Amino acid sequence: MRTGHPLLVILGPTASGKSALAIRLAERLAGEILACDSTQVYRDFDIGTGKDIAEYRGTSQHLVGLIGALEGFTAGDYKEHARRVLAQVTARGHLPIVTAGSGLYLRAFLEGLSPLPRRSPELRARLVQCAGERGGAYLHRMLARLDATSARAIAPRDVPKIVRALEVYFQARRPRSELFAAGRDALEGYVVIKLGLLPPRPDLYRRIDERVEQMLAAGWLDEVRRLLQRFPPTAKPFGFLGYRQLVAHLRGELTFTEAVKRIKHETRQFAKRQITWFRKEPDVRWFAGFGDDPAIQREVLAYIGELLPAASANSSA
RNA sequence: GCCGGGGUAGCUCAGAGGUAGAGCGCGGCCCUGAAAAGGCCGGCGUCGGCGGUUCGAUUCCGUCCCCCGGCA
Repeated sequence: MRTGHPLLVILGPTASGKSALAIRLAERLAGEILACDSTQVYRDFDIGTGKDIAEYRGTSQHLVGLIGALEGFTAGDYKEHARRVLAQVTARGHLPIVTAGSGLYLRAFLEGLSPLPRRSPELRARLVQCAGERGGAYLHRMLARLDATSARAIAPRDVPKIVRALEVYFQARRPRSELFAAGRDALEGYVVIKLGLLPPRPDLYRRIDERVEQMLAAGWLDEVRRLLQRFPPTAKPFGFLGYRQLVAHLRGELTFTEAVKRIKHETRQFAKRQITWFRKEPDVRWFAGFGDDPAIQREVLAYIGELLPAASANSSA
């Protein structure tokens, strides 16, 4: 039996109501919220990343708006930031509640990463140029020569993963697969309670459509217009789901109707991928509904009450 | 009503006398520092209905129904 401070993790696809549930739990259990979201770490890109949708009231939310549009950010960076904030929240005697939509970031945070070389923009630029000149399959053949194990695990057309594997090899002079053997730096000192939100698929898809409409009604398109005056269109957050389509619309490449249609559609596909990723996450207690549903909230509180008698005892508010 | 074009997967469409395919969609899945990224797998079907010819018809013939143009 592992011991340590309790750490709540709420995971689930986009629009499943993670924030609403987190806020409710934070109010009841003296918690602080830590976002685990690869897009919310960016400043200024607020409406489309869902930052402005939830009503946080007095609850404090961390790991949101950390960096500027022109900065890079990785799963490793997230792990470092998140663990630092986690320690602070715990030191304050509050219950940390993580809302997780980015599977890779959550894994880096909880399970850690193997000690691999970090990203190298220069090296990448060269590799990508190489791929452009000699064709994508060229890089895969190169990887097969240098790190056969990784080459077998990565599809020849999966360029981003091939590039990463080569980037690791050229910096470490050792194949990625060997470096993995060192293991991961898992989070220690916490008892992790994972709550999964999984509403019925048709309901979730309907909710996604509604949420996109809400974001647009909140002035999303204007936000994009303003951001385009401040940052070059190549800035990473303009590539996020939704921002990508709205930028295309503002450039005259898509009608507004078509852009909205694509945003809804691609968001549904994204939610499906999130579900696939989270399904194999170990030790998750699943709830078949939305996090803003009072019935689900009661179920969750009851479940937590069993696991944390102390927490429920002083949460009679 | 007449002439022409067309009815094949959820959608757009290709195809051929031996019970059918593509793209998208949809579903399943993968993932160790750009992950809201990227990739892999799966055809999910009364080939409009009914007759006929044929060993065999979704394909050929007849007929009916429906859609789109044009002429009335």
